[in-house]
This record gives sequence, structure tokens and C-alpha cells, in this order.
Amino acid sequence: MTYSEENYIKVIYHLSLVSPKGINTNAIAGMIESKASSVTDMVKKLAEKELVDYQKYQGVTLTQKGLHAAKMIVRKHRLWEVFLVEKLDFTWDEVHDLAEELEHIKSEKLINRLDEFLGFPKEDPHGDPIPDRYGQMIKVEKQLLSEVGLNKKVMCLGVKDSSPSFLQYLDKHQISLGSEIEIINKEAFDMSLTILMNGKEILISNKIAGNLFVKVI
Amino acid sequence: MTYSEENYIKVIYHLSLVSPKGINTNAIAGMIESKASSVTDMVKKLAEKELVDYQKYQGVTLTQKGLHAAKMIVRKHRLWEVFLVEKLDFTWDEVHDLAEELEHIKSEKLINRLDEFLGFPKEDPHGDPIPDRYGQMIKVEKQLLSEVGLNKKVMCLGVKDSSPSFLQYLDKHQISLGSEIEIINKEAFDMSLTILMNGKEILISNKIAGNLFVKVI
DNA sequence: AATAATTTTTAGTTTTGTCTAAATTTATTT
DNA sequence: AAATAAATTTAGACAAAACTAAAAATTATT
Ligand SMILES: [Mn+2]
Ligand SMILES: [Mn+2]
Ligand SMILES: [Mn+2]
Ligand SMILES: [Mn+2]
Repeated sequence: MTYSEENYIKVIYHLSLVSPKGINTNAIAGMIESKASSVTDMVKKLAEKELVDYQKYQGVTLTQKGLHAAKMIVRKHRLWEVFLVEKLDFTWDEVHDLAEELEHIKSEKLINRLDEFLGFPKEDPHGDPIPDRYGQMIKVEKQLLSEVGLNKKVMCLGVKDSSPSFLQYLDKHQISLGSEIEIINKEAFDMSLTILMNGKEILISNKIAGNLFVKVI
Repeated sequence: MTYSEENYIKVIYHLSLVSPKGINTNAIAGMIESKASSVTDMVKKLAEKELVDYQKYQGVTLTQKGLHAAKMIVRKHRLWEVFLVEKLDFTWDEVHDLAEELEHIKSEKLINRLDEFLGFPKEDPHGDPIPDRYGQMIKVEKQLLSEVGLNKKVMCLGVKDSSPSFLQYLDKHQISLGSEIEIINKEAFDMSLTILMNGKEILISNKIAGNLFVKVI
């Protein structure tokens, strides 16, 4: 598999998690920052290699082979992120782009040794699960903070968006994985929230709340 | 710089260390396992980018810019090799091919952090010097075992060839960096050597001796 | 100095992955 | 059920990096 094929497979995998039907051309093009026509070309090649099932105009779905390949790329991405944060002291907002490169290093042995070196972590720095060598991963029940009712106490478990700007926003407000938050107000007009954290009240927008995964505690 | 450009620059650098004149097309083609015509194409591109000086039929030399770029690739290659051996328990014969991939990961910050994490090693697992972030590296006086006179005692400091088959040969005969060796016979006919190591006599060919760097002790 | 051998460059293809523009199919409105 | 809009595919082009085969330049040999 080439660098580019791996990126497509990974994007199709991520899109599949949200909508389990056929993944359409434009959605892939949007994620990969290319054009629909380029996606059509690549999708044909992936179908040739039996990594996806594809019928014209009907979108694609991963085959078993494609699904496994995707999980192995995600495994590499997330293990490298853990390495960068745990061993090289990178911050959680710095690691994604580096992992985008490192995930393409082709060696099962390397990634399995790295896994071991890191102590077989179950989650990456953004709270996302790390597939094991067979593709198995834990499934933690989480919901978006924006969907939790008033007066509930929650713990922060992950982020939906792991862009530097969002992560830096969280850092600025001292919100990290494990933080405990109580929702004390929901503004009907814009769905912004007032939350209580470490005895301090913070106002956060609905967009922020819609990118934070939490569980009620 | 693309993956391929980096490989060319690195090869030109390695050839420059042996012969400091213009590096010729065929030599590059041989190292990179491509054809002379491909080399000509690439060399023109590198000249465009001012990484090499190039005149038709006269070979290439690295510019200052090209030399620095080459050293940074070598730095990455060797630091990743140290990482694989020291932290992930790879053997010295396994790491070269992996480092060939890892050396292309583009991040100064990553490689400087890795350097620090490894304790700023001065040499890689094959005894080759690791350039620091400015391109500086130690120069250890070494010579090939094949060039050392009879009855001399030497210490093994590095390998010229780091192919798995040669390294595995050394492992089999328990020769590693730091091993102390005494030359007790040189066969005039084929220049093979009888050496004394840990009280044991071993016969090694001239080809083996011509790939082992040592210093007289 | 002329010829032969070797090396290097040029010219023309190929493959991979991308693009734009046009054509086609599917979905949505009237 | 048409008509319109949106999504998708096709056709044709391009850049990067490789190749083969032929031409040109350099080097070695008679
Ligand atoms: Mn990431
Ligand atoms: Mn992540
Ligand atoms: Mn190496
Ligand atoms: Mn090495």
C-alpha cells in the first residue's frame, strides 16, 4: 500500500464510524483535501485491491481486508502519538501532524515493539482507543458534553476534534482528560454552557461542548 | 525536499567522503539502484535547488546547503538506529532498513527531542558518528583491520559495511564494537588473517577484515 | 592522431496521483 | 412528471520519478 492509499483507507475508516452506509465521494474529498474526481480514481484502485467495495454512484465500504488495514494505520498513528507525548514531552496539540507521517512507517515489528515499550497503552493522548495487533480496542461509553443534561457531573474523556486550536483552547481553560465538570447553566438561545470546574465557573460555547467527550459520573 | 531528493543527497554525501572530487553519475546510480539517465534528471533538479553544483559530464559536488541537508538526514538515520537498538531492543543488523524510512520524517523538533531522549549519543550502533544539530560530529581515528600490521592489538570500533549478512557474521563470531583483537598471522596468498580474540583463534578472510574499523591499542 | 570503449546526456515512454472541465447519474423541487 | 440542482464519473492534461534506447561527449587504446 502506498502512502496515498493508506490515507484514503484511513479516511474511509473514520467516516465509516460516523455513518455506516456507503461513504460518498465528496465526503472523502473533503477530508483528504482533494477533488471528487481524484477520489473516484483512487477508489477504483482500492476496489481493484479489494480493500473497498465500490459501485458507481453508490459510495464505498471497507472490506474486511480494508478494515483491518485501516485499524493498523490508526494503531500506528495513536501509538506514535503516545510515544511523542510520553517519551519526548510533546504536548497533545503538537503530535497529530507528526503522527500523520509516522503512521506510514512500514514495520509490524517496530510498532509491536513500540507498543510494548509504551506499556500497551489503551488510549492515545486525545482519549481515542488504540487497536491492539489484532485490531481489537476498548470501547468506552462517552457522549458529547453538548448532549448532557443540566446539573449533571461529568468527567472529560476525550476530544472529537484534535486540531491544535481546539486543544490549545482546552489548555488555556485547564480542561484536560480526567477533568471533572458540572453543567450549571444552558443558555436556550445559543446552547452555550456555564460549567463549574475546580470551583471556577466558565462559559463555553456549544461548539466547544460539541467537541468534548465526557461520561456522567 | 522530497523523499527521493533526500536519498540522492545522502548518497552523494556518502560518496563524497570517499572521493572528494566530483561524484559521477554511474556511482550514484549504483548506490541508489537506479539508472544513469534517472540520475542525470535528478541531479539537474538538485542543481536547480542549489543543493549541488553540476556541470555536464563533470559530476556533482554538494553545495554548503546540500552538505548541511545531507548531514541532517544522516543525523536522523543514525539517531533512529540508536533508538531502535537502545529502546526497542532491535539488533544492529535489523535497524538499517527501518532507519532508511524513518530518516525522512520531517521535524527538527522531533529529532532534537529524540537526541535528548537518547542522551545525545555520539555514535550509532555501527560505530558511525552522529552529527549534532549543527552538523558537527566527532572524528575518531580508525583504520581497517586489513591495513593493520602483524602482532598488533586492536579494538573494534565500527563497520564499513552494515549489511545484515556481514553483521550476522560478526555476531556469529562474537565480534562486537569494543572487542579486542590481536593479529597473529597474515596469509600472503589471500591476505586472510588469523586473529586472537578472548583467547580463541579465528580465521577471517581479507574481505571481512576490509570491512572492520579498528584502532591500535 | 584516429579509433574504440565507456560514460553521460537526451528524447521519448510509463506509472502514480493529482487537477479542470465536461458529461452523466441521482436527488430534490416545483 | 418534468425541470432543476447536486453529486459523481469520465476524459484529457500535468508533474514527479522512474525507465529504455539512441545520441553525444569523454576517456582509453592502439
Ligand atoms: Mn491524531
Ligand atoms: Mn489522537
Ligand atoms: Mn544505517
Ligand atoms: Mn548505522
